[in-house]
Amino acid sequence: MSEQQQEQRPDLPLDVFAAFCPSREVFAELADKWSLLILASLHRLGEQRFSELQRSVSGVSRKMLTQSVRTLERDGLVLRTVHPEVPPRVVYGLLPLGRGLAERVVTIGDWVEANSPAVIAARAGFDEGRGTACEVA
Amino acid sequence: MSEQQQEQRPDLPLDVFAAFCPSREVFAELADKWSLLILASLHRLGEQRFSELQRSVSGVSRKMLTQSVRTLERDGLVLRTVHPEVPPRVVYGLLPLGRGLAERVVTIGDWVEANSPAVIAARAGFDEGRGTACEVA
DNA sequence: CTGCATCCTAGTCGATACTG
DNA sequence: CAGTATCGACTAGGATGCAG
Repeated sequence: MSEQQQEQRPDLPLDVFAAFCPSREVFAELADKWSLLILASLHRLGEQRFSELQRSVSGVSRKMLTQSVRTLERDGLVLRTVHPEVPPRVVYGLLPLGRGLAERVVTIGDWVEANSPAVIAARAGFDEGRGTACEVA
Repeated sequence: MSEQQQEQRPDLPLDVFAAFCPSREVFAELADKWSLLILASLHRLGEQRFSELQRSVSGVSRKMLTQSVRTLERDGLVLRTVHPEVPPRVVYGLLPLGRGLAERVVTIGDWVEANSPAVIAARAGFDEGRGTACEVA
């Protein structure tokens, strides 16, 4: 396995399907449930404090939230604002760059909410066709 | 339609942000890079054989491809067609349900390809502002 | 060609405790 | 309140090898 592929020429279009394209790395980093849910939550509810975010994205641990939000901040998608008060107040909000992505992520969330009954039904049918088919035939 | 596995009352909308909600499980299952890339690839290139898919989604191992594609099939998003020939020929294609999702996933991929330069630039700036104070290499 | 089974490492993730 | 640090369980996921 080679280790260096950073050599990206400007004339080559970025391609998420290419394993060694920088855009693939960006895609892979964003394509996890916590990052996507955080983006969607910030888009839906607007600026939120750390604890608010942890509540709105139900189930996320502090560690994962910290880590994901850090990555998003580093990538220029999210703005982290620290208010020098006591107790400390830290607010996270979408930057323009992040908003563009978040809008698209939200459509995925909407799709899932609208179609998960169909997905679950399909699953049931799939599993059923497996377990009993052997018996019947 | 047969009864649902999960008791879903109409007055309780599915919510991907809720840790306990069935739709969250569906969301979490789809929110990984291989599933998303496979959906996007099937949308972009149409029906593909196993090996074609492995080539178009560069970097995926046979194991992960098999596993992801199977999950997508189970969820009713992808149709797996086995042609009884020798050597065997298996073709994967999007079902209507999957196409709806894939269309939205593609917009994420497009966004990443269009904006990863900005993301990478933001990263550089972020990292610079952190550690570079002591190292100007 | 497709895909399953096995092994095995390395990273993920949660829980807990601690700091500023 | 908002993190950081550490540990440990877990599993994602790659590398074979084999079978249909």
